[in-house]
Amino acid sequence: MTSAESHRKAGSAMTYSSDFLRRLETRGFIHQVTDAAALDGAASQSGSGGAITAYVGFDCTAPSLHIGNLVSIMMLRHLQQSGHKPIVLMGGGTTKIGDPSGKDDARKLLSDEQINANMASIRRIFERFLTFGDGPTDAVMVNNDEWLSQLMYIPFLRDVGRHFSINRMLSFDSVRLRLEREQPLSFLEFNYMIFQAYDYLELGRRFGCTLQMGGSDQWGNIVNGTDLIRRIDGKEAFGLTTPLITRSDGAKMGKTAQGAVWLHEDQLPHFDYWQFWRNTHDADVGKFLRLFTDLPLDEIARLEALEGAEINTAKAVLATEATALCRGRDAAVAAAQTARTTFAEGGAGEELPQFSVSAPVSIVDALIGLGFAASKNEARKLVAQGGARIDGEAAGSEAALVSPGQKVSAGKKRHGMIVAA
RNA sequence: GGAGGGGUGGCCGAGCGGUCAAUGGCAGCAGACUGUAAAUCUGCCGGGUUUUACCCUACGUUGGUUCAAAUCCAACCCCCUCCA
Repeated sequence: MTSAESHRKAGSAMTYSSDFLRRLETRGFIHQVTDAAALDGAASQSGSGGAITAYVGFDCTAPSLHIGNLVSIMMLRHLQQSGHKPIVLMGGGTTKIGDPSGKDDARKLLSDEQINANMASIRRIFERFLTFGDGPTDAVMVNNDEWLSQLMYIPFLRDVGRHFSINRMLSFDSVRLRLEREQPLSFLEFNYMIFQAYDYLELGRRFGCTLQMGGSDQWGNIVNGTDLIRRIDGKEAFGLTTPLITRSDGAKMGKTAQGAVWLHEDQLPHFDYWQFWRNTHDADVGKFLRLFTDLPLDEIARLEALEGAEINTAKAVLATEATALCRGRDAAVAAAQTARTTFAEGGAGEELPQFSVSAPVSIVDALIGLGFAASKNEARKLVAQGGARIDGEAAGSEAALVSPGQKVSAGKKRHGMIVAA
């Protein structure tokens, strides 16, 4: 019996010879690896025939991914840049079933059209980070609905189910923690690890995929896949997980007041995306530069060493580089320029949100129009507390009027322009 | 099926007939200090308006008692614990 523990290897304890693993290691991507030495050996034989194929699975319940997915995406990017082949697996099959792991609200089932639309939308994000195509190291995107929806219950149980022991399934964190806390766990959820293991087996057969990567919470599922492949096909497959990326203050990264930090520009403007990175805590700058940019390590070391107000330079670089990867260089440069004129010079950059009016409106309406306040009450409070500014001056009264051409600010970070309709 | 406990604002969690839009903590927003950082201090933190005030909506759901209910009663729904 292979327990999860026996696979664990302290990644930092070994020096990798493959470009791929060395990259991941030095940039802080590796948490756990199954049989690190063997994987390193396989990854070392890059070039035609020797390249490895690896995959990461993504949910497709929404038309966009968020910052929380970015670590995995960057891993696929490094994989490809190291001469290997990335597979992006969309969870179309599992989305169809409806993942019950969320809380009590029964998750609404998505139609095939919605799932396909989400996949198409998500694909555009990946195209920024990966090169898709038919070549040996080109990325491919597949949907696990292709095989999961074709499964026959009895044959599946006989072929795959027999390799899973309940005893062992119960020992996995995902299950054990639920049971210990006496939280309900449906049979459907209980089956999840089997489906995911089967995904891996299927990708191994179809694409010769021998590595699955994912977040640290995926360790159990990944190991199940490697075991299943060994048992059924008698082949060796690997797993690699990333650490949970937290901010220095312990908070899970990626949440803002408005919600998730989306990668797709339809859900979060370029400027706001740039600002998210610009507002990184001092203590996280180096870590984020390594994880979320392509900058060389010596350059990062130099930036990370900056202290006091100087580190703001590093934050601007982080913001621009991270934005360039996800949104394109032009968008990143424009956002950086807007930030400079807005914050450093007190002016108004072109990327700021705009609110069109045909006649002067009250500061309260302007704040709501720009999305800085959710209600008139909130806008009034902003004015009363001195957080609302017109062209940099406190609004003073909620009756104050603003006209096209003026800049309206809420607090120190949110700025917008009033424009003529 | 039986016995008991519980469902309160984004989350946690008090309140248990009027003084409750509801203590406190977390999260969030704003101000001060700064570096568009952290920490700290201060204020705000359901919605609306003609804003020292008033109105509306809210304490699982639906009814009821009462001048007055988050608070009492009834039924129902859901969750938890123990017993079968």
